Amino acid sequence: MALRIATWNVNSVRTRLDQVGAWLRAEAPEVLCLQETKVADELFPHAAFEALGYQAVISGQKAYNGVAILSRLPIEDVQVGFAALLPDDPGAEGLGEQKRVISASIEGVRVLNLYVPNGSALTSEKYPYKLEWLACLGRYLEAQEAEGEPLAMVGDFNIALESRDIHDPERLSGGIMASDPERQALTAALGDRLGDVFRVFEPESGHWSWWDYRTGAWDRDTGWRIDHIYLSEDLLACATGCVIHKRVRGNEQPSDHVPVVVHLAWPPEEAADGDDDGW
DNA sequence: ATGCCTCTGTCACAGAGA
Repeated sequence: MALRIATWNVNSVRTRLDQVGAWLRAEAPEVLCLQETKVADELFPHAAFEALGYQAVISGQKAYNGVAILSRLPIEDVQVGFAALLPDDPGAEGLGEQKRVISASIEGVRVLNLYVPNGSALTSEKYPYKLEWLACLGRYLEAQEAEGEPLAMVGDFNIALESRDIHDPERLSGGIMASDPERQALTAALGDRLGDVFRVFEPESGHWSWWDYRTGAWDRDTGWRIDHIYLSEDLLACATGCVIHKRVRGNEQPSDHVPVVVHLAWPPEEAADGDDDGW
């Protein structure tokens, strides 16, 4: 069986509804995680996705942020925010005001969809917020690991972890989305639990998931790779590919991000040693 | 380069994004 999990920061799900629909019809992944839906829950366009065979679970707010998981397969155990797994955490509750985290179990995989704060600038008060958020993510992942479920953590991370993830590392390293503190915070949160599946298949630079609207970045192909898919070891072993759907950035009125899709051979083949209780 | 473009909310811009 194939399980394809996609992530896409759509920069408004309502403005991009036709494009997302067209992409789902063409690609038909089992799961699509959206970020920056920018819509209150009561206005989310459920019907358009249901018509394409997708159920949506959502955590949105007016105008800003917002995440959703769309799935053709049954969705179980939906959690919103970090607080569900961190009931006594000093930071988790307050960080939940911005709708950036949703998770659910699909086909025995814990799918965690994140919209990591951008931070704006190193001098902004939003930058320490980003670092606090990443520290809380680390505590969340520690708690999630104790659950023992295979984990696929996807989303817009707003961080390029390495030089090869930026078109001009000499100029951009050290700035927002490429500073040492945020890179270290994400690396610490990952621990040895999770691996960036795109890098299993592609070691080279020049592969981007986001092109700035403002700088003519698409025309010059001056992008960043900030949309990531991190898998636990059991899922990494089942990954057969990871693809960035670059062409979508050339659409009319595009999002500034494009979809990233991981292909998994999942569930793994039953061991042929007679533990099949179906017989 | 304090910009560039795009989106939301609300109705001429302000604020946010990355």
